[in-house]
Amino acid sequence: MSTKKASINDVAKRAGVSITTVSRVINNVASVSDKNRAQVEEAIAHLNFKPNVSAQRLAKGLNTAVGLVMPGYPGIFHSFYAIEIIRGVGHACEALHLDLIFHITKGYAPLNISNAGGIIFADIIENRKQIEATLAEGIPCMVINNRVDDLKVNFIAIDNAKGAEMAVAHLAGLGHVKIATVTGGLQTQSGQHRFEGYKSGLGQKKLPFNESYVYEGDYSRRSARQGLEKFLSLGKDRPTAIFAASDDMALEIINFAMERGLKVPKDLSVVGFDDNPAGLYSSVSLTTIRQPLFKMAEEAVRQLNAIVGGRRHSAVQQILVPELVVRESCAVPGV
Amino acid sequence: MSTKKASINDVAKRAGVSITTVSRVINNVASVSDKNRAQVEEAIAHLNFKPNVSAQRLAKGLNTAVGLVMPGYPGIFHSFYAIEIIRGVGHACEALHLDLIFHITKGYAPLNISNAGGIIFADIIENRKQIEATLAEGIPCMVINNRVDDLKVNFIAIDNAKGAEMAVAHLAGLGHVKIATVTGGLQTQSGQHRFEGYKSGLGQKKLPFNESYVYEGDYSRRSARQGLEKFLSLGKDRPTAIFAASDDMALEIINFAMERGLKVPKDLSVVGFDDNPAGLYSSVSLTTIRQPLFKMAEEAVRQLNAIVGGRRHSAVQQILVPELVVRESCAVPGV
DNA sequence: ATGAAAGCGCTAACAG
DNA sequence: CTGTTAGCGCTTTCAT
Repeated sequence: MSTKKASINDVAKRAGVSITTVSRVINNVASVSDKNRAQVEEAIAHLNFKPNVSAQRLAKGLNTAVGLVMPGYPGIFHSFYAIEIIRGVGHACEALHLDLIFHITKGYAPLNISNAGGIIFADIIENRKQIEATLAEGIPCMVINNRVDDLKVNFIAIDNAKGAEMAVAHLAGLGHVKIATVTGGLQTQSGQHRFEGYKSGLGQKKLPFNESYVYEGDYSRRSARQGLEKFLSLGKDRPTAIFAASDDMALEIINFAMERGLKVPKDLSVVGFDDNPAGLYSSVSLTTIRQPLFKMAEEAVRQLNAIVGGRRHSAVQQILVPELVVRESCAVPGV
Repeated sequence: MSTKKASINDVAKRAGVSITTVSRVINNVASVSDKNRAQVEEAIAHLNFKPNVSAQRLAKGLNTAVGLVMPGYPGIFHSFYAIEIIRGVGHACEALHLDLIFHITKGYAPLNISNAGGIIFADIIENRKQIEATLAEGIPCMVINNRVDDLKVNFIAIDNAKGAEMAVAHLAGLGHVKIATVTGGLQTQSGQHRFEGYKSGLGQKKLPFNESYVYEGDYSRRSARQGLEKFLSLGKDRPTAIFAASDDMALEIINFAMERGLKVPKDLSVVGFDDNPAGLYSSVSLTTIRQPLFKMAEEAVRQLNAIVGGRRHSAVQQILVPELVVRESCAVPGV
């Protein structure tokens, strides 16, 4: 146990070289003789030297920390969505040796990610103000999963409408006509877009839009139950298929349907959205729309890093297309 | 849009004072005349000046970032446990103006939280090596939710055995004799301790321990189902009450019991562990053992901060006692 | 109450 | 290939 932390000076002294040379081996500069390099490495190991990151950042004039701000609304962490984003961002940061500064925000509260070279906003529901402020401070931003058309900010989002259309098309392709939907929160962009995709999907298949086949949910399991309840109350006019705006809701619908004695997919087809792995382990595996959440998050870090590092200048504006995953929860309408 | 970021020099120039004075107002030192303070504040606002955190840290010689390392095993984020820890740590960091550096670890991989004044380990299942390494580097550590007796490290943990005893005592108090348990993963300390608490709880009430009333689960919903399945196969000898090592499993047991036509709590009493809010919204609200997870996480940050700041020197070794929360999922045995 | 000056630990020209 | 020398932006004695 040494008393003090070793500094670059101590290393230089022990290795019998200048601090510059030490700095060079730390930063993997090629022009160091093998002999010196070896000595420096020995000294580093011996003294258990770790460069002081603050000093490095200060000297380099750049900041290798990425801030991740997530909305703090209750339940956020229970969404598969949030988790995948965190995993993806975390993974990329690790690979690129970036610090990940995590920040759960109230939305309206001013941001305090003092020490971050760039910031990723995992959602924009309530943080418009924060994004504007960050932008104004000249800190590079990246918005995930929300296309922001009226702000000059980088984003990577998913084509939610397209995904919903794919879900409806799949159902229609099986022969369903009475296709209902339980929407996600309509104040969220994803909820809104998925609902619009549902409608346009119907249109594309020349199917009529029926107001009573819509239940406005909010991504909660509770609302999914209520949605199915409403649909079942329609009696013989009840839908034969349901597009749920999230796997979580889809799974709950399946559970509830079974409680009510309906067989899935025989009596009711269900498709979800997310590709939440839970959908694999349910009694009936779930047909769903896969979003490349993890990849999206990783990519956000990469792009942001390129921007902060000055390697990229143009705006990043990507829209990723989701993918239909067919499993067991859909069948041709029973009768 | 200014071209460069304003530095303390710019502020000093505009305010017509020395940089020292600017530094003083930034750090809320009292001895600054009202006039100067006002001028400096004006300049700060006008130039949109933000102190460079790296420079501050370097000059102050301390590091106000806390690292949070969590095990990266699949599903970690779906546990109520992990979420509450993150929330609590996040909240405390925010209140104390500390950066929260988030790190999902592989356990065996060497830690790379270069820039952190102190580190919180949210679990110790596989990071013993990392903890030892961190300790060896002289970085203050804090282990959450695991009592580590063979390592000289600070920890705040929960008395899992005591909690399990409380659950069993409650059930026994209602008159149950055939009390089963679905354990958590027995390789985890919590799983182990809760199981031991189950056994000692039985002992305290002079109830016999019955091997066939034990199902070794792993905290997954799947294992909970399997556990109940096993118990039901016992026919008329089946238990009348089940202590599940997590709310998640308890909830799944209730669902599955209902699917099998059993009424809860009439035909089967269930008590969980965690006080997961989901337990409130299920068809039958869940009686459970409340762990002060959020508080524990917050406290960990506080203590760690005190240690890093030199305000605390002795080791922190707290064991928190959980609490029984009685709701609707238990009743006197039916017959 | 205020400022000058000396670092904090490291990087990056610039010479050699 | 290596060392010298300025800083990076801020805090902190120490005088005044």
